[in-house]
Amino acid sequence: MSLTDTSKSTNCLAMSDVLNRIGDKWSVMVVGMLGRNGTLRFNELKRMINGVSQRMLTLTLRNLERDGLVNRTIYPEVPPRVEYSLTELGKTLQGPISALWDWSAENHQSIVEARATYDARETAVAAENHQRIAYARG
Amino acid sequence: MSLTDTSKSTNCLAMSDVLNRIGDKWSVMVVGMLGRNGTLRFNELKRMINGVSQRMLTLTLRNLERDGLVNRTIYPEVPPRVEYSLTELGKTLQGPISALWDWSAENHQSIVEARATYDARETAVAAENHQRIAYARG
DNA sequence: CGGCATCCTGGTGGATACTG
DNA sequence: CAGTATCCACCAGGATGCCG
Repeated sequence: MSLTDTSKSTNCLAMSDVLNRIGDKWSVMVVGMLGRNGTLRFNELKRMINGVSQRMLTLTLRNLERDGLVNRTIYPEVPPRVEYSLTELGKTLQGPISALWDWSAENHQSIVEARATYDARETAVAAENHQRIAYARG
Repeated sequence: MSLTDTSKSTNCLAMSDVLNRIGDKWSVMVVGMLGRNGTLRFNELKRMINGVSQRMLTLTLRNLERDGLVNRTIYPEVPPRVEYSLTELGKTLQGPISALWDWSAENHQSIVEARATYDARETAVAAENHQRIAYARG
C-alpha cells in the first residue's frame, strides 16, 4: 500500500481507527517500553512510564491486548505475577513508532522555538490592537 | 538520535510533548492532506477531512502553525482567502506519518480480527462465570 | 469565506478505597 | 502484586450564532 493510496476514504477510516489507539500517548509509551525491554511486569511498566496512573495503565494494556498488539501472561503464583510483551503484530509497530520517536527527539527543540516565536508575535499583535482601541476611544 | 537513546527521560518528555500535538487525529489528517496536496484553503481541508468540525479544524491549524509545522497565508481579498501549506519542518514529519499511515492500511484488518477474537473470548468467559455463580447459589 | 465567542454536554482520566 | 470499583472534576469538542 503506497502513500498515493492514502486519499482513499477507506484508508482514512483505518488511519482514524488506528490513531484512536496508538495516537494515545500511553499506548505509544507502552509499546516503546516493551519494544526495548522485551518483557515487563505491570509495576515495572508503571515505574518506567512517568505520570501514568494505575487505572490508565490497566486500560491501555487491555486495549493493546484486545487489538492483538500485546501478550498478557498470567502466572498463577502468590503473589501474582503478570508479564507483558509485544506480539508479532505489535513488533511491526515498532518501526513506525521508532520513526516518530526519533523525529521527536530531533525536532522537539525546533518546535519549542517556533512556539516561543509565535507567542511573542501574538503578544505583540495583542498589544498593538490594544493601542488601536485606545486611539479609537480617543 | 538512535533508538537506543530513547530510554533517556528527556526523550520521553519530548515524545510526550510531540505526541500531544501529532497524536491528535486531526493534526495527522491535516498534515497528511497538506503533504499530498501542497496548498489548501480552509474549506477545502474541511471538506477533505471527514467529520472535523469548524472549531476543531481552526484550533488544529492554529496549533500546527504555532509549532512551526504549517504556514498560514492570508490574502486580503473579498471574499477572504486563506491558504495553508506545510513548512520545511512540517514536511519532515511526512516521513514518520506516512510510515504510520501505511502501517494502518496494512494492519487494520488484523486489528479488527484480533478485537473480534478477544471480544468473543471475553463474552464466553463472562458466560462461564455466570454459570459458576448460578452453581454456587444452588 | 474564514473565522471567533459562547454555551453546554459526554467522556476522559485522576484519586481513593477495596480485593484475590 | 495486580488489579477492580466508584466517585467526581475537568475540559475536549460539538452546536449555534455572529462578524469582518
